[in-house]
Amino acid sequence: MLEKKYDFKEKEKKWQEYWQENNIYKFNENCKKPIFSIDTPPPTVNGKIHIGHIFSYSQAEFIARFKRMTGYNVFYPFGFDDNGLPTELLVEKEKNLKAYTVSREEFSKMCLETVDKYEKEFKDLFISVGNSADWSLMYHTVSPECQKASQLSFLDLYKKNKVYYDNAPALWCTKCHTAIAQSELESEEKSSTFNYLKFYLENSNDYIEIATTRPELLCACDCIFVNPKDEKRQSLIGKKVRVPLYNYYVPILSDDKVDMEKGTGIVMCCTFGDQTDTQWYKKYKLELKIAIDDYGYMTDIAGKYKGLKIKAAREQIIEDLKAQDLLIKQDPIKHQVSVHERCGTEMEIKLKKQWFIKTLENKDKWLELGDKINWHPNFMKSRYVDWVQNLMMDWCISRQKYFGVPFPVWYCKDCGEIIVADENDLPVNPLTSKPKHKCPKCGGTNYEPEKDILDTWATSSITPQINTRWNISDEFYKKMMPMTLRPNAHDIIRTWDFYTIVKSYYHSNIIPWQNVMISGFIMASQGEKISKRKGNANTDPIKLISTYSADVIRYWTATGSLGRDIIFNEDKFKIGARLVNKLYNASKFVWLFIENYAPKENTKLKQIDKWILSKFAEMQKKFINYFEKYEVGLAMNELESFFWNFCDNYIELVKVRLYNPEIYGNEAKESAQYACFYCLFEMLKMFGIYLPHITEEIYQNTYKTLIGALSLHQLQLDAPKVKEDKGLNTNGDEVCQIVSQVRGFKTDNKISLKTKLEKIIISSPNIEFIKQCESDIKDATSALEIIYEKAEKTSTQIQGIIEETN
RNA sequence: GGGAGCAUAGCUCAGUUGGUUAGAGCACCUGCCUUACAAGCAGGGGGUCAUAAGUUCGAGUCUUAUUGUUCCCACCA
Repeated sequence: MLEKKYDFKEKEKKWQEYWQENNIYKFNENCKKPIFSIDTPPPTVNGKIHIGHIFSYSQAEFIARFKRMTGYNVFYPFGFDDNGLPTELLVEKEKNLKAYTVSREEFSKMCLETVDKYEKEFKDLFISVGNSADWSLMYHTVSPECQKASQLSFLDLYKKNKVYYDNAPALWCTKCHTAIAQSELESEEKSSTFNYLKFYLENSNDYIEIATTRPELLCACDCIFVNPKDEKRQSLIGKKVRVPLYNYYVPILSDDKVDMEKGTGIVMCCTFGDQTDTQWYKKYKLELKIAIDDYGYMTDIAGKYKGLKIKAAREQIIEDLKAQDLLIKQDPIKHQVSVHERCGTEMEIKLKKQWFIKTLENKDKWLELGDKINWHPNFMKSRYVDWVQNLMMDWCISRQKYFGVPFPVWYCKDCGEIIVADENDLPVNPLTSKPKHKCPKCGGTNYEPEKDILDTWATSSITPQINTRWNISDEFYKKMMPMTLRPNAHDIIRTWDFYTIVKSYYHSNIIPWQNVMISGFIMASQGEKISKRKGNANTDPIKLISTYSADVIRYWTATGSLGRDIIFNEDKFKIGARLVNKLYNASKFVWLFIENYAPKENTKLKQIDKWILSKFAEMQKKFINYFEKYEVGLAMNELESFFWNFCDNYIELVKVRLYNPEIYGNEAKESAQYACFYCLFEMLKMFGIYLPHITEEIYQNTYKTLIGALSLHQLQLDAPKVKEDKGLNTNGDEVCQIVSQVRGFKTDNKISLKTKLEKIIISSPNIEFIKQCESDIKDATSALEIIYEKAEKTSTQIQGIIEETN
C-alpha cells in the first residue's frame, strides 16, 4: 500500500541508504552479461561544485541506468581529481597563504586535509542526487595507487621515447609561476595600444616606424623583420637600427611570416613576445634575452625598469619614449590575448628545461583515432579535430608546483644524465628517496631530484587505465579496454578527451573508449555564463535539492538535447515536481485495482486496453532508439507524453469498468487490470532512470511482493505485450478525441464533467472501431446513449444535458 | 579570418527518414470539488516556423545565400 502523501525529504534519503546497503549498483565481475563501462569524469576538487556538474553527470548516469535495465553489466566507477594546480589554488585561497611561504611537506598536508573535506562533500552530494556509481570503485588521483599509475605512464612513455626533457620555449604563467600547456590557455578580449616607435637607422637621421603593443620588451629585442616581398622595404634588409631607449643596434632581416598589412609592416622580434618570436628564435638562432622573470618582474636587462611589474614598466617606458620624442603615435586597439584559464593572467613564454610529451608528430594519428570513436552528438567531433589540427606545441607536463604526482626522475650531478626510477619502486618521491643504482653513464652517485610535479592532466588522462587496472591485472585490462563510454562537457574535449586518446595510443595502441557523450553547459538567462560574481542565477545544488527533491533536479537535467547548452529556468522544476506528484497519484490509483491481481497471459483484451499497450510499444521503441543515440532528454519526452496520455485518457476511459465488475463483468475488469499492471510496471522502470527515488518508493510498496527483486533498479525492461499497431493507435486516438470533444462541450457550457448527457452523436469514418469501445466512451463521457453516423471527418454532437437534482 | 551549433507561441523547448489543420509545458483567460490527484482536472486565445531564393505534387524539415546569436579555433608584431 502506498501512503497518502509522498515526503521526498524522508524517502530519498531512505532509498539512497538502502541502495548503498544492498549494493544495488555494484559491478559484478563474474557476471556473464555484456559489459558496459563508463569512464566517469573525476571532478576537479577546487571547492566549487555547481549545477553544471549535476547536469552533466546526471546525463551520463541515465545511460548507466538504462544499460542496466537492458541487459548490460554496467561498470560505473567514480573518481576525484585532487592534485596539482587547482588544488593548490584552492588551498592558498582557503588558508590565505602562498605555497612557497611554508615547507613543501606542510603545504602538502594542508592540501590533503582540504581535498579530504571536499571529496566527502562531493561524494555526499552525488549520492544525494541519486547517482548510481559503484562507490566501491572510487579512486582519487593523488592516492598512492594513482600516483603509481601516473608514474608508470611516464616511464612507459620515457621508454618509448614519447616524452623528452628539453630547454624549449614553454608557456608560462607569472602569477602561478609555472609552465602551462597550450590547452590551459583561454583567450580574452583586452584593450591595448599600438605604440608607433622610431627606430633610427645606423649612422643616419632617418628612422623606421614599428608598431608594438609591448614596448617593455625593447630590451629583449633581437632583430627587426620585414617581408621579403615587401618592395618598399627591400633596401632596409641587412641594415641595422638603434633600439629606442636602449640604444643598441639590431639587424633588419626578412621573413615571410611578416604580415605587410599589420601595424607598419615591420616587426620587432623579442625573446619572447609571442609564438612567432619563438619560431624565429629557433630558425635564426637568435640570442636569448630574458626581460621578464618567473614572477612577472622586469630583469636586469631592463635597466632602470628592473623590478617593475610588466604593466608598470610598460607605462614608464611609454612616458620615457614620449619624453625622448621616440613615440610617434598611439592607437588604441582591442585584441584577443591568451590568458591562463585558472587565473586570467596574460601568458608569457619562457625558456626553461621542461618535460614534454610528443603530440605534434602524430597529428594524423590523433585524427584517425578520433574517427574511430563515436561522438555523440557527432558535431562535437569538430572541436576535437580543430584542436588537433591547430596544435602548436608539444604537451608540456612539468609544473613548477608542489602538490601533485612527482616525476620519478633524478639527474646525475656529475654528468647530467637522466635517471628514472625502477618500475617496482613506484610510487616514488625523488625528493625523499634516491636511485638504487649508480649513474649508468659516469658511475656517479650524486643526484639532483626533479622537483617539479606532473601536470594534473597527465594523471587524469589515464582514468581508463586506472579504472581497468592497467599493470595491475592484465586480464581485467584486456577484458575492459577500450571502455564503452566517456561522458563529459564540451569544455574539456581538448584536454581530457585529447590527452586520454594520446596516452591510450602510446601505452597500448588502442582507443580508450568506443563512445564519447558530450553534454552542454548551464547558462543563466539571456544565455550568459552562470557566474557567482554576477549573481545571475540561484543555482546552489544543495539548496535546489532540498527545495525541489533530487528526482526533480534529475528531471530537469534530462530536459533538452545532447551537447546543447540549456538555460537555467526554475519553471522546469515545477514541471518535474508536477510529474513526480502525478506519478505517485496515478500509481496509487492503479494499485487500487491490481493489488491482489496476478497477470494472466491469455487475458482477452478489450480494444482500448489493446490500444494503450500498442501505444506503449510505440513509445518504448522510440525511447530505446533515443537512448541508443544517447539522447536521454528526448527519450524522456516520449515517456512523459505517453504517461500523461495514460492518465488523462486511458484511465478515464477504463476507470468505471475497473470500479464496477458487477456491472461490466470480470473479464472487462481483468482486461484493464492487465494493461494497467503492465503499463505502470514498465513506466516505473523507465521513469526509474530519471526519478529513481519516487519509483523505488512505489515499487517497494506495490510490485515488490509479487516480483521479489530487492530494488526496482535491478529489473530489466520487458518486451511489449502487444505489438505496435499503427491502425489501432490511430483508432484509439480518435476515441480520445471524441471524449475530449465531449469534455469541451461541458466546459463550454460551464457544467461539471460528471454531468450526464442524454445522447451523443458520433460522426466518424471508423464507426466500427468506435462501436467496440462504446461502454468505455459512455463511462468517460457520462452519456446514456450513443448514435453513430458514418462521415468523412470525426465530429461529435451532444444533446440533452441532464441536470442532477442533488 | 576558419569552423560548429542555434533561430518554431510572451517564456523555455519538442517536431525522427519531407506528407493532412505546426505541438508541449509555463504564463495568460474561462470553467469544473469528478469514488487517484485542487500541489488537481477540463477547455480557450496566442505562431508568415529569422529572411530570400531553389529542389519537390508537397518544405518547420532538404539545398544555397543573407541576417542575428552562442561557442570552438586562429590572429596577439
